[in-house]
Amino acid sequence: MKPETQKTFFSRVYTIVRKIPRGKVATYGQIARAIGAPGAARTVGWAMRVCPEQVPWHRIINARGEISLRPATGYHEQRARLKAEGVHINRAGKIDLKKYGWKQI
DNA sequence: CGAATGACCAAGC
DNA sequence: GGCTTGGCCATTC
Repeated sequence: MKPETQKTFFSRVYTIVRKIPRGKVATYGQIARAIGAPGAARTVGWAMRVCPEQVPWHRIINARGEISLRPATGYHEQRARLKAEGVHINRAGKIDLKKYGWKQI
């Protein structure tokens, strides 16, 4: 494997995620592409599972604009945090990516 | 090293 | 809108 991958694939993910401004959200695939690993969206999810405190993990959602967590793993907390930042979630549990999506990539 | 795992994604019905 | 299928990828066992 490459030294870069070896160093910590996760640290790259965290670096990108920390750049997401308050009130904005990004998708797993978006993060994956940002670190030069398109297709590694699943791995990004894995990284979020062990994320440090400084990482705004709650701003990461799936490509459909929905919270990918299950009620038992932290869905409620994520929804509450997003709401606190002004991100509106409709009745179907979806977020308008065109409005809240992070277009910095 | 092979097989399983998971906060994914796109396409089809 | 909701479910299924096949494909991706790093990490873990």
